Amino acid sequence: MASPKQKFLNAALTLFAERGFYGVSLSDVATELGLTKQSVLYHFKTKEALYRAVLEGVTARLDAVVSPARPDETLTLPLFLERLCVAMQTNQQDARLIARELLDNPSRAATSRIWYLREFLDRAVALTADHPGWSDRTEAERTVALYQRIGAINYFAISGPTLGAIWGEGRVADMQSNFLRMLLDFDTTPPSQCSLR
Amino acid sequence: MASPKQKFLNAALTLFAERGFYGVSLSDVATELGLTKQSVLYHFKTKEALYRAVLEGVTARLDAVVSPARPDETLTLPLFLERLCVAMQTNQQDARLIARELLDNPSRAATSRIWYLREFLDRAVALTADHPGWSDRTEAERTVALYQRIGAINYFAISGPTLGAIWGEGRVADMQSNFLRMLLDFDTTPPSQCSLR
DNA sequence: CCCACGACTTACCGATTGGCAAGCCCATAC
DNA sequence: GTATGGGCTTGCCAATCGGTAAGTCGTGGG
Repeated sequence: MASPKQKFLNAALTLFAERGFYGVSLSDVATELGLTKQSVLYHFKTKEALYRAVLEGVTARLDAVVSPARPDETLTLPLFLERLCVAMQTNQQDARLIARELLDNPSRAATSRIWYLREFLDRAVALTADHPGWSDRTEAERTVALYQRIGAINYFAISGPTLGAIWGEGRVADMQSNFLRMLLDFDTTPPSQCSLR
Repeated sequence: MASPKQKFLNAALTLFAERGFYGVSLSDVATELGLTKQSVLYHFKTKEALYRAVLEGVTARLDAVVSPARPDETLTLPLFLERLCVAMQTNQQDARLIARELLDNPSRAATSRIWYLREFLDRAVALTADHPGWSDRTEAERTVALYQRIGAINYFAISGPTLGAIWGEGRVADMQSNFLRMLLDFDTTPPSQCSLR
């Protein structure tokens, strides 16, 4: 089913998400498939090229989150947040790789053409302007309010395994469903007046 | 002023936070100080030992956040969140290293003796029980509500540089102050009823 | 004067890294 | 049959990795 090249991409995604770019060697990727290091270099000219190709896959899935499923569908802020939350939970490898990219290459993550983070955030910010109850806020306030939600979503995916080790997998699963419900609910409340207590 | 050993710890913290454990070589640390690789191994037996020593420094600073400044001081949830937010903003290297540790070694981050994340979280969860308006919630709900705040704080520190590259440093500085005010304000509101819209 | 010691360097080691060159195997096309 | 080409391997390379062993240099104490 999966093309030979895709097999390498899948294995590389798992490894890069777990150990990061420098923590993974070409042999690691090949060994995962029972092959030798050079089989990787046959499909991808360099290690960098492999990593970029993995990133493109993540970007494509991220794009699907912000793009309307059907042409007549209007994407709202709650819908966007719900989709993002589900996407990051079902595909935690993506979330972890995004976090790593933000840590390893902040400037590249911001500007790279294959990594449309800027466009992604711009579209999300634009959604906040149309959200009832938020429209009377400044763009800075709406942006921060949005970012609190996105940050909470992603960070939860990042630290999920650690929380599992602390509290047990069962409790983390409970927390995750609770988390989704509370996030969607607290999304509908407008950003607060910003009074310092 | 700084002891020879401390110089290495400072340089290593900066590098590990920027590029991660595997992205930093012993030569990198030494070169940062204009010395040779073996000078690092003189002070720290192995690379692992150096990394652990750096982690201990982070842990000590994190401990200061949750420990009362004066013996008669009572730590409340808003106070805790404010301190954490300030600590993660003033010492972003710590925040980045914590995020990396969560990604690289989830189980170690949860259980390691030098890395009191479990105790840290337990103490924070305990604070939520005493917070007015939150006490009638279940522990799971309070934990999730707490985690939304902590996650937003940390993720903001993680992606700060990227946001700086996208929006400019000035706007990010504005966002950070906005962020702190909004976080503290929305902290005083109780976790919501968890209705799915 | 010499000894001791902390701080650091030079020399070296085996293992591993990313990457190049060439060849092998096997299915399909002609 | 033979040719083609995709997928993969063996063999090799310089560079770098973390780490060991031995030596150097300066400083302060007796």
